Amino acid sequence: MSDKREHLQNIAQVHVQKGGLKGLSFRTLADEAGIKSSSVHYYFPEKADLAEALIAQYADALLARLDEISAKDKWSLKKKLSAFIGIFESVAKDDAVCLCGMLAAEFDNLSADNRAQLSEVFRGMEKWLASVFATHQDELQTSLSATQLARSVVAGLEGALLIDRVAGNTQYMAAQKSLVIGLLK
Amino acid sequence: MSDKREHLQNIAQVHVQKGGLKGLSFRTLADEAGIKSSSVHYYFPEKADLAEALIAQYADALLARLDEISAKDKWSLKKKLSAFIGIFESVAKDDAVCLCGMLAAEFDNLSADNRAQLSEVFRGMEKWLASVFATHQDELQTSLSATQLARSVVAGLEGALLIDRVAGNTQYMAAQKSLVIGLLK
DNA sequence: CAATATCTATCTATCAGTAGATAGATAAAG
DNA sequence: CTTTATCTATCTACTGATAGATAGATATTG
Repeated sequence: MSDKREHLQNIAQVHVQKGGLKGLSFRTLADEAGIKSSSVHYYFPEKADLAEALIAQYADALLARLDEISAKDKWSLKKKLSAFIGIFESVAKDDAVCLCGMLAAEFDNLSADNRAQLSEVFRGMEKWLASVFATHQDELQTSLSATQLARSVVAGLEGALLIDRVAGNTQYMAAQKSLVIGLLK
Repeated sequence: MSDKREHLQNIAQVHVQKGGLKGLSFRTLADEAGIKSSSVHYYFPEKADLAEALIAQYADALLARLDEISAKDKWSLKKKLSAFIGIFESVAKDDAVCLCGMLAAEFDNLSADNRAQLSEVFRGMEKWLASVFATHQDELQTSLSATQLARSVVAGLEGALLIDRVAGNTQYMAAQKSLVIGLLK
């Protein structure tokens, strides 16, 4: 058993991506980790501390994957976009939602710090995607700016995750994928 | 003082569109209505009953507005789409989220009835939008089917509402609007 | 009409369960 | 010994939900 803090975060992340931050209690988290709830408070004094760690962890993992994609400088725009969308598709496979999408829905309930942190993650995604579009502008068939395009794609993917879970399939995700591919030359 | 049940629903709807179903307690609702929480239970025995009423009310209002748009048979596709998007824009103006988008995020926490009901609302929106696209196919510039297009647009709007609230502006909504308009001839 | 019954809407009071959080004891590790 | 990690025990606040009472309106019945 390496790092218990990380272990707690991993358990928590799964829960939050399914049932939200409010849907996860210190006791549930403790039970699943095999410790007492007071011990969870040892690692995360307040719930906002747990949320902070979750957002940071999620952002780190996400940006690392985006860096991997960016590193493939021989890849076409289509390939990069497919890889990007693949991140969301793998989330859907677990009956989950993007952590940031879920927390965005719980925005009212978040601390000021968590809100700012969350905003940064969306900004990071948007910037990465916009730079990819800008780099491959010659492969694009649209009058939209790279940033506008990035925002549309991110919004569509977040929405698709939410709605597909309700419908119990992946039709919205598939449609979004088709739309994005359709923007290419 | 017309119908108290409706009054309660209206108060509840505002709360749910901002803080979610879990974020609203019977006591808060009762306080704002000037009655006791037990009296709220008189109208809505369980929370799922309240959710059911909220979804039904929201769906009715939404479909009524969609019917109004459909009735304008002289309107261009662009005009109809703008009116449709306008529905979402007016939600954003109140720092709120689509009721269905919020409940979709709370999917784990919903009763089986509420889930089925919610699924139907999305289906209704999708069908309406798809039929609009199908009707105005000559004004479209895309290889996507009407249904695929409808799903992409709905997902994008739901996602934009969520993200814009975090960012504190309406850039995602604006981007989504530009994208949709860009699909027209 | 008058008496009886029922319904509506609300209240007070309470329940069991869960929430996040804290204090202080205790064990384990180095 | 001190730090790290965990426990027990507890607190306060809040949750959804129920029971039982009541006042007043409405309906039913003899």
